[in-house]
Amino acid sequence: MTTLGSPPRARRGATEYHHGDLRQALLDAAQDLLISAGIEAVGMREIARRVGVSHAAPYRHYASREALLADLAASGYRELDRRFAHLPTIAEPEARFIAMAVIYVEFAREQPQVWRLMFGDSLDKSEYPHLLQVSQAVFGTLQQNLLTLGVAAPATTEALAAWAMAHGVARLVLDHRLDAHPDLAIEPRALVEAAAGIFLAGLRASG
Amino acid sequence: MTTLGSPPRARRGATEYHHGDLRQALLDAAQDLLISAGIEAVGMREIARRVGVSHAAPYRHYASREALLADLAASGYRELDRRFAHLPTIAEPEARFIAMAVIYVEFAREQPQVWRLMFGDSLDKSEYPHLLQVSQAVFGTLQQNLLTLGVAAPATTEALAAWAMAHGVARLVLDHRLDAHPDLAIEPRALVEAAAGIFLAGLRASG
DNA sequence: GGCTCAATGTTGACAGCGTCAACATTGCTC
DNA sequence: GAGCAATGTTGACGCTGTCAACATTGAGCC
Repeated sequence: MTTLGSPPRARRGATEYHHGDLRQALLDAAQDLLISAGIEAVGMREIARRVGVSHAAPYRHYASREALLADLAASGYRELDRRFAHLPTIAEPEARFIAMAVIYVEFAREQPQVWRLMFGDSLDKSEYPHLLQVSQAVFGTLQQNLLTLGVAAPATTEALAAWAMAHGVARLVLDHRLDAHPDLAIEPRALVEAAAGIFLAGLRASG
Repeated sequence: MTTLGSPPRARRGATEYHHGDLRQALLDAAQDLLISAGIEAVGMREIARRVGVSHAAPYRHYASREALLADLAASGYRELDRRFAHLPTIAEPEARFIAMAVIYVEFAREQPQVWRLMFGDSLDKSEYPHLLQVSQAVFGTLQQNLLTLGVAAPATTEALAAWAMAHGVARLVLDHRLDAHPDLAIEPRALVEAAAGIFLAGLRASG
């Protein structure tokens, strides 16, 4: 029976008993669950069930449910970073700034549950320093982008304000606050661009 | 023993068996718990325990834990409205706008857990229409405030952008993103004011 | 005043969860 | 091949939200 194939466990060193690469399998299952059913649905027992392993097996790889969620969030940050990667190819600074805001909000729209995990309060980020580190890398990219606009030197305040704006827009979109105003149908993308535009104009005027 | 006083139950119609005003007592206990220990700590059984009542008693007044949380959130919205109430006494439109943003963020700082409940994703707001209604009232105040600045007519986009900014600042503050930049110590209040200032300048320049 | 009924509170159960300890099985190293 | 560390399983504990069955009470009606 087990000599040929052994379908669900095709990794190196896989046995009936030992999975081979359980950690990654757990992470994959968790991500599926997160995307399809939300943060609350991501439970240790359910993940184990999906991978076809006993309910306590995940604890050999993750100390707690939160630790697993932290890993999921980290992979979300990496994905966001990836999307920012091509920004430098945009020559015009203002266009680049707006593009960054758009990417941020589009990411939130496409992966709402991942985004919620990354920036919501389901996760106590202070417990996972490497999360803070990755998120600060994202902020670094933003700040660097802002510097090319030629505004005031440290620009930390401005960068934070810019982040706040993009962040806020994403939240409004995810909370369906835009749907609540059918009088003037507002597309998320249009809102980001408008907000970023106002912000840029404000920077030039007051900076 | 029960003839005089009966300490914890001093409301109208209080008995050993019947509480008298359990609903309010539950709400009070829940609020205490929310403020002191966060959303996750607000549980039906724990609240019942604190009020000194059996674990299933709350279900006579709230259909579910979420329904109780929704009531808590609603009282948060009312409190925020209350803080906005004195805004009209500020004559200067721009000062009034900035004051509004400051109030918003200060509320988030003083009542972080309540704010998280109101604007986080612990609660599925679409299930509780009266919550959406109250939050739209808050937005209405913002929009009206913006109109006195004399910008473009519908102003819905601008109002949403303004909300996004204040909202985003509040989130950054609550997530301790400001603490992560000790190089330039940024006070939350200063950040709101700066952000609101940039926004206003942008409105004037581009509107 | 006593009867009835709805409102309110209690008890006990159920399934689910995260987590841990004790035990079983396997792969790696000397 | 023996021994050890890594990995997976089993079974338990206490906690949770929720429901059904039952007890107690207050209010309205005769």
